[in-house]
Amino acid sequence: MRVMPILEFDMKRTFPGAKTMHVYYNRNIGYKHQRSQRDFPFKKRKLFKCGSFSNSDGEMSTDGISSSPTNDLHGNASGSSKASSGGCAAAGTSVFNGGRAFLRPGDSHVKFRIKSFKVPELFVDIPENATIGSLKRTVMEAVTAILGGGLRIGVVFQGKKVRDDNKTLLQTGISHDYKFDALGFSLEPNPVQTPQPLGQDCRSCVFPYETPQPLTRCPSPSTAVHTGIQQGRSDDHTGTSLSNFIESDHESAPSPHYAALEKISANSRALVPLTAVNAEALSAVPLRKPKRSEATQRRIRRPFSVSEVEALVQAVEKLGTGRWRDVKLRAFDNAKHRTYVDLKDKWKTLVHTARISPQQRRGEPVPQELLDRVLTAHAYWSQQQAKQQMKQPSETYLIL
DNA sequence: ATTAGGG
DNA sequence: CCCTAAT
Repeated sequence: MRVMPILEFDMKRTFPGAKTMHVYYNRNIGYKHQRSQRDFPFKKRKLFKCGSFSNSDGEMSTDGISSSPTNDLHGNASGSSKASSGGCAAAGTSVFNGGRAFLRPGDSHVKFRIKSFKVPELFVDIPENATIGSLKRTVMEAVTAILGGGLRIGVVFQGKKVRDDNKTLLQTGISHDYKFDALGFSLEPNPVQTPQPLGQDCRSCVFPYETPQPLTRCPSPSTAVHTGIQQGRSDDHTGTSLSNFIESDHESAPSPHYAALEKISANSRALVPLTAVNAEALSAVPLRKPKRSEATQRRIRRPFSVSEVEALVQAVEKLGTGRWRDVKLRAFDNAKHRTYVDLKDKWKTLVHTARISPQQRRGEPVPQELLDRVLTAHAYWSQQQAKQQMKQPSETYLIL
């Protein structure tokens, strides 16, 4: 059997309370440019691109499966059983450590011995004076950033991902005599990008890591706690408002093509993604004024969920369209990735969405009821704002 | 740091 | 989402 290098992958403390980190999987390459991620109302962080995957689906695949034509190792079904514990293995252990794959004459079993998982390219930019320990942490965090949101195992056979979990190995073609080269396992970031309306940090939420399809919403309504607080009604636009309604930013992201991490050492210098460096190096004449020569990564796209829209509408109905800071605090205080600018922008698009025909709308359909409230609130606050404009000129003249 | 709008 | 001028 082939001897493949074993990837030492410490998943032990990977998930639990991972340091605040941001991963930016770049799926929307269609955007004009990238920009650094900012936790606006909070602190800005310098980030650097640190990873890309060879797979367009943004996942890592194994590359060290070995098989054996021999008939030994029978009865030892350590393969899959060990696998499950592999994810929690201690540092320095390979994810899987099963037995060799082989055919058992009598019962047609297929054994796997996954010796390694291929890791995606991880570009790490770290100052020379950084310590090895820092380097280690950086790499660790890079990996954490990618899989920190939980991971799943994907099966790739003959170059194609095998989606159907109910299909048998035989049906799939993974029988006793398949070419092991055609089989691969992949570590896939858990697709939990649509947080539920919880007030607490999602890292504390219990997400079903075995979520089958990305389409699956975060179930577990039992844990959902909507804290409703009564607010004094100032106008006809009111009702109760939810405090800490939206979830906080959790590190997982949709498309694991790039992972941006905040640098660790305080003495780190300018962070420049290798891609940018290379691009400029190959360029005969360095770009004049790169609009973004820095290692700025455009924030990943995070479509607002219906519950988020609900919270936004709720807040705007009460606070109006000119106090995004407050809207943020009221309904998105825990959603670190939603800045007040984002909320303002979202409201803008909501108003637009509400005006166009349902057929022209895209993305997850927003309940018409909400869109109606958007228009109503927009109309109300628009004239409300107009009234305020009528009384301001006085002060303007004082200045003149 | 926020607001407000255009890109 | 990003970029910015103006507060």
